Amino acid sequence: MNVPGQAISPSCMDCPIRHRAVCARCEADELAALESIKYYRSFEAGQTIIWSGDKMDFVGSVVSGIATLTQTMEDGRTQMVGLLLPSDFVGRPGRSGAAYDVVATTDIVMCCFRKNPFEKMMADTPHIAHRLLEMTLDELDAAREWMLVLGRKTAREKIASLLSIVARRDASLRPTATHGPMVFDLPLTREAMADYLGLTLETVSRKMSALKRDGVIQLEGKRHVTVPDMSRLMEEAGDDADGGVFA
Amino acid sequence: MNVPGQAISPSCMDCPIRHRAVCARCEADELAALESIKYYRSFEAGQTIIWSGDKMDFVGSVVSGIATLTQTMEDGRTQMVGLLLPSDFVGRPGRSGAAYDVVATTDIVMCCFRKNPFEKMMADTPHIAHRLLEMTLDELDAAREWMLVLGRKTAREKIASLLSIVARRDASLRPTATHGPMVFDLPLTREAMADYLGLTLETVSRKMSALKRDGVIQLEGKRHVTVPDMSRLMEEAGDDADGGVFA
DNA sequence: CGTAACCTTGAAGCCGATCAAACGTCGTGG
DNA sequence: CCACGACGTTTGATCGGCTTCAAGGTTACG
Repeated sequence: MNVPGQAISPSCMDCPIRHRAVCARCEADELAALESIKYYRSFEAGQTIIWSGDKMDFVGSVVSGIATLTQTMEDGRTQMVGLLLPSDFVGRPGRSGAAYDVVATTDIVMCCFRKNPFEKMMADTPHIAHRLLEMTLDELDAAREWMLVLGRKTAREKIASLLSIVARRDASLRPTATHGPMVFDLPLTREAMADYLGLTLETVSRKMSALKRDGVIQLEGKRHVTVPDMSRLMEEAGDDADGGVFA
Repeated sequence: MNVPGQAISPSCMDCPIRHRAVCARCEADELAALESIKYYRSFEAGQTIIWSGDKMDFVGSVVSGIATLTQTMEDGRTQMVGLLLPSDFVGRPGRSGAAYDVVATTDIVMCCFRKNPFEKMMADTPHIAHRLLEMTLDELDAAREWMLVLGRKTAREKIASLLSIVARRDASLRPTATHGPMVFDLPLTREAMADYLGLTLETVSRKMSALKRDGVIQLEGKRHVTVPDMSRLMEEAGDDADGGVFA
């Protein structure tokens, strides 16, 4: 029974996000239980995965690809409030309605669980609940860092902040040396960048050009970015160049 | 042994935040265990409770009073990233360093737990972990709503958004009829409002005057606010006047 | 009464938004 | 093959909202 848009489930043990997703802390038997209630869904770039206000009957993890979380005002102004990368969790246990639009920006594969069985399992499986708490606290920190970007940074600093976040997260996914020039692909259009940064797409374009002109970044095509000096980029972002102090 | 700045612990059963704080789901025996590791601390208005980067040896709940969570850039720009009201939780289990400054804006009483015993208890007490997850998810939603305010709203809309949030939260604390004019005290200076909204204090002042001139709010002194028509205020905030759709 | 903290108001300037036009790339169909 | 249009992007010109700088007002408290 292979419905279009769904795929046969590979084993959790081979899952690329096994050690980072909501199931990261699970033992073999717990994984087996999860495996029995999971299913995969694929979405194409541009597809809306969840509409704000709709009833949500599943929760799940991004396996591969990228999605965005956005809010829209009645007059059409939109603000991105989250960027969903592989291993990130979608949906809120305990609430039936979706609060935001979730849109695939690339082709994407999600590992889904029907909401009720998942909630039941969460109640019995502290490993899942704890991991979800940990991930939610991380997301809260990320959201708060973003509030500083939105509220207090200039357009140039906003762009530099976005680039440095994407660069760092990209580096954390692939096993690369941490210094030397960083190279990555921007997964976002200029418009999506603008929605993330609280700017217009024209301003994003102008500031990207300015950063290129000033040698902070190099561009190949519209999306392929090279950062010759990461600490320079972090300075431009208004962050301490020596990384935040966390423990 | 009554150290200045600490008070004798009243019973959890009489606690004003008993049903909303991190302990809300606890049974009598769990409360008793919590009671044995808790202690109260008081802070005066203006005092910094926790410095960003410092080691945090406790977590806790706001019992009464108001505090703010702020981030500061090297050049002094600051952004408030959270407003802590009675029952709100401070501190992150699993992390030793504080990520933000926590400052008392009014005199405040906190119910504190030393971090290690609390973490141990959390591991054994699903009621606590679940409630904390629930509260963290709520905070994440609030942070994301605030990202829309910071990124896409005009100064006037920002002020109206802040006023409507304070008004609604105030209403939820006292058992008042939900319509008719709303009256409340702003717990924030113009500067604190500016830090919350990503504005300057001058702009806050001007827009407050404008909302008053236009009859959206009435002011008695600088802090005492009357909202004759709540739905009018919500329109000014750019929100749907009929309340968000949640379930 | 005097001072300090907080707030209001005014004038000028700048940053980012808005409006507008043109460019490059890609896929489609004549 | 090339014309065409759709889409994403770049760049220019102008406008306006918010910040900045500055001065004066209000309130509380010694």
